[in-house]
Amino acid sequence: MTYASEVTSMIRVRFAPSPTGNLHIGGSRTALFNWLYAQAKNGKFILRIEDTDKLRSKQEFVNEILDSLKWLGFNWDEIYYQSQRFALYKQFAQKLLDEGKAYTEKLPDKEGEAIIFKVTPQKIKLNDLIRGNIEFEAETIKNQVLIKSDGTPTYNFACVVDDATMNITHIIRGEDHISNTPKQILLYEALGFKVPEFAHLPLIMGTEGGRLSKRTGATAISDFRKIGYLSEALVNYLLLLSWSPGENREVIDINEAIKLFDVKDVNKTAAAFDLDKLNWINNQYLKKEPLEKLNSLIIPLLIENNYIQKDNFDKNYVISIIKLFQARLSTINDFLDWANFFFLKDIEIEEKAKEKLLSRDLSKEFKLFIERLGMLEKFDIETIETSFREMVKELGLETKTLIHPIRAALTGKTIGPGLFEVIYYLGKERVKERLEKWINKE
RNA sequence: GACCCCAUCGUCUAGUCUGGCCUAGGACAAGAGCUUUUCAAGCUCUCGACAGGGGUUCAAAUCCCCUUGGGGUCACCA
Repeated sequence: MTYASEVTSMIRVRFAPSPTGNLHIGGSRTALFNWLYAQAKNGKFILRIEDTDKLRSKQEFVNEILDSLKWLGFNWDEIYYQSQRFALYKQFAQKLLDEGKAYTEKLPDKEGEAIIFKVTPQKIKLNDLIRGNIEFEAETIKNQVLIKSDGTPTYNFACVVDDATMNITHIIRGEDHISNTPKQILLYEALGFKVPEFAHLPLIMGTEGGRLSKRTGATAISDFRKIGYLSEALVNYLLLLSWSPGENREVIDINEAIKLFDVKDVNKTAAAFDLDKLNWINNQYLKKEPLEKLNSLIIPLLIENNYIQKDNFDKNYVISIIKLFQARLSTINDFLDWANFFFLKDIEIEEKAKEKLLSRDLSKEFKLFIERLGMLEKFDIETIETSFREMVKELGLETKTLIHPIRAALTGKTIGPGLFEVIYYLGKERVKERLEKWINKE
């Protein structure tokens, strides 16, 4: 059943980034909640590029923002550029001028005339969807510039004209805009526009409190992508900042989130960006990721880093190695560091591995093990393990006193997959080579 | 400084609207252990919070007030 109200008032939300920088965590969360609300309510998600500042706005940032939004999966229904709407802003400013609600002013150091809105003293009430009633006193607000001397509109004015003419029903934006809201409400009323609903989202803070900085997570979304985060994981993490699906759920599919989401349920409290939790969520997704998709992400990386040659590599081998690491990866790029010994000829042995595992002279044991390996008829993980354990028993040693040093000599690391898998996938020759190299080094 | 917003484990949160089921639940991190082989995967366990003070009430994490603390905004930037 459909109700008349649903037919006549479709929900329209917007995300309005300014192309003066990359899309960051904060902006993408605002975009997410807008997009999510549109999906949840069967409404429209509008993208508006706020490029009125000709000096600071850059096409490359527009491209970066659009790419990031697409990568995150936030597809928009309509897109507008404020730089193409200057005539419209002028027209509405002129209207306020004609009605005596604004005046012009020329500053000595400026070329043209600015158009300025007269703020009349009054109480301004805002009923925020998340925060409830907020009251402001207009006395604390100065007269507002609408059109600057250079003919470009100010943020608050362009924003109101656009939100009204684009029929935006719900303005969902960061808490930093709360104090812009009374100014904007005054403009809506002066222009005779219907005031939309407002929902002010809490801000995302850095790990140590305070603003997000480069160190604390203000990394561009495109960088998270490069580092090797999955978009689904990043979106899932963002979802958990200031909102919760309830029932102790952490990992949640976006389609399920759409069913559960409502702006009204968003928290009022600011959340700190926590890279550890993002990594954990990314790992959860990486573990479940189909191998095919993982391959398509990792193989190009391997080629790029000269681990393998573009048209000349054993795909099945690469896939086997990927499987070995899949459950442990926090990011795709971890694979590069963790699995390098399977692809590179010369491996560097970490200092930690030398100190902890290779400080004792084990050349006798290493030589014996090379010999045993050479005699193996079958070369599979099980046979390697059996033979190794027999040898260790004969030598009267504990398994771990030999397992870890050998792995360290083969991989250069103190941690990694199981020894027998490592030996199997490295192959007899390379195992022999690396163990001998270590023996001779001593 | 003025105005505005916010306040549950170190962090993200459930519970707050509609007081009792909360000696406050989950997750990340941390610590301990298990996995006849590491851990950065898995399993088990531990640590750990209602900012403080007043009210209201038979009863308050939940409602009200104050204090404190954190954050935001005060541009011819967006």
